[in-house]
Amino acid sequence: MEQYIELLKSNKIKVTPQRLAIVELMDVHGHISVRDIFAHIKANFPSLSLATVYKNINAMVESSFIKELKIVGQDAKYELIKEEHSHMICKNCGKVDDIILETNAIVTSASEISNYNIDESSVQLLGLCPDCQ
Amino acid sequence: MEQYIELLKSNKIKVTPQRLAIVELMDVHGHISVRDIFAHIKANFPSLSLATVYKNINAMVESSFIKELKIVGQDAKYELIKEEHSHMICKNCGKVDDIILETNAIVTSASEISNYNIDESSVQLLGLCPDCQ
DNA sequence: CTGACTGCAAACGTTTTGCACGGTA
DNA sequence: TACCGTGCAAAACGTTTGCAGTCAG
Repeated sequence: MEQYIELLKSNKIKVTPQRLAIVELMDVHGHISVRDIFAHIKANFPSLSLATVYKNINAMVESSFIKELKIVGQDAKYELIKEEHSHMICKNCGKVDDIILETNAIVTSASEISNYNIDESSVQLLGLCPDCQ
Repeated sequence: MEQYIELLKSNKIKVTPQRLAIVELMDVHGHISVRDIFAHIKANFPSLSLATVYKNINAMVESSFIKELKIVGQDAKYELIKEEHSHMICKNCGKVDDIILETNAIVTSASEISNYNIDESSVQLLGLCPDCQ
């Protein structure tokens, strides 16, 4: 709890119960959609408005401490920004898992081949998770 | 033209002027949004309906000969499926370019580390294109 | 105390749907 | 000719906005 308060404060965002609930849920779930954030929090906090969730998520993305994850065939999900990592996505159940991979080689290679100045990469690996195989 | 007719026929999709215009535009542009498809074709084909564009794109995705490309901060784009490739995206102007990269190493590595059965990867490299540097 | 945040309702833009007509095979 | 595709209008979504009341700092 204290950690979430600090996270918000260090990003100069006012601390409110709604915001704490959002970052806590994101931290626990790893990746979560707006729909799921709303459903989960609303259960224990009935006055919550969807508009508030949207406003806060947009503000947090703006402040660059959460980021949006777009996945083909799924709603956008949001996650707290921590160490850089890639995502594995199950084509059957939709589960998303983090994995830390060495992606420098790809970025370097792309920089050499093209004239782009690349400073960020997004790697998604699609397949079947252990449970769905 | 003949090639586009073949493409549709080989996917058991009836050939219509609207569909030919869509696949031709996609082939020429590489990656294009629904909005842009509609705008471009409508110019020479005023009776075209947006609903038709949506219905056809969905059918083509369903038939797996085009695919949806989701990019953070942009509308979804669609492209014909050809050889596997990665995408470089300009953070300034939004341009998307294809690049062929060796991604087997990453897939292999992820397969070894995790218990996922991975058969597809999506790599997006973000930065500045030559014109925007 | 003051400005920012919340919840509500309305507005908006995008995508989907149902239906009558028209075109492909 | 029979069926599928098209265009239109309406409906269904997801997301954003404006506003009045409330709360955090």
